[in-house]
Amino acid sequence: MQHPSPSQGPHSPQPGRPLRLVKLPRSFYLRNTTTVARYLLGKYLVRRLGNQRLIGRIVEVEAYLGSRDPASHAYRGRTRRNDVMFWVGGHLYVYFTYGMHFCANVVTCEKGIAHAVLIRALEPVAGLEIMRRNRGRAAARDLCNGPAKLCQALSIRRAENGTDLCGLSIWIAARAGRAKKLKVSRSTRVGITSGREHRWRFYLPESPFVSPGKPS
DNA sequence: TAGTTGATCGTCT
DNA sequence: GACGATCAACTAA
Repeated sequence: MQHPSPSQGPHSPQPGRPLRLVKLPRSFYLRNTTTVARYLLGKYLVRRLGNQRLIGRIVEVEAYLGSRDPASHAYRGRTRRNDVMFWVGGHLYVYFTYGMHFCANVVTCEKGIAHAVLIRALEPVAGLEIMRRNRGRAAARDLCNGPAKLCQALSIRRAENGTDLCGLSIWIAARAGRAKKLKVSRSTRVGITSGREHRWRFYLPESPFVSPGKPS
């Protein structure tokens, strides 16, 4: 199985050149979690709302490695909240935090292995008007540059927890055609205070759409 | 521009 | 009952 590699190039569709996207297969998610995290950069998160499509290019992610990662929700085993993390790769794990925010994760690996990749920031590509309405803000740069912001912009909430990314409501896609090499940076994750922190945050250093969290 | 703080509630201990 | 994979508004410099 050939997997698309990180792609670069024009982030938004050129006028007259429609953005052609190919949905990622299940096998994309069934690999090593940090590998999936890195390869998610440059891919497109597609959210279907009725006949509208909201699309954002993934520019920042963090890997969470289940039982071997104290920062992971699944570190202490399976609970009702983190159940989706134990599903087969290619599902969406949405959790509620700080009493008012939702964050979206891509579940990776085989069934029973609670690894996931948190999507931290997107570059808005399509459906910006709806995103603005959802966010109540105008600046494209502020629409999706944080894990809770992008959930708000794409209208991802509790109901989307457990969504199959190989289905028809939310999926991740690559640009059709040949992929170019991407410049990828890594750093420690944002907001992690417990234990020795790993450099499992991956981002595109040249993108102005990464979250304001400070890399180290 | 950087730092601080309040909002707000599900989840787990 | 404490805490949190956050955000936005506010203040100080």
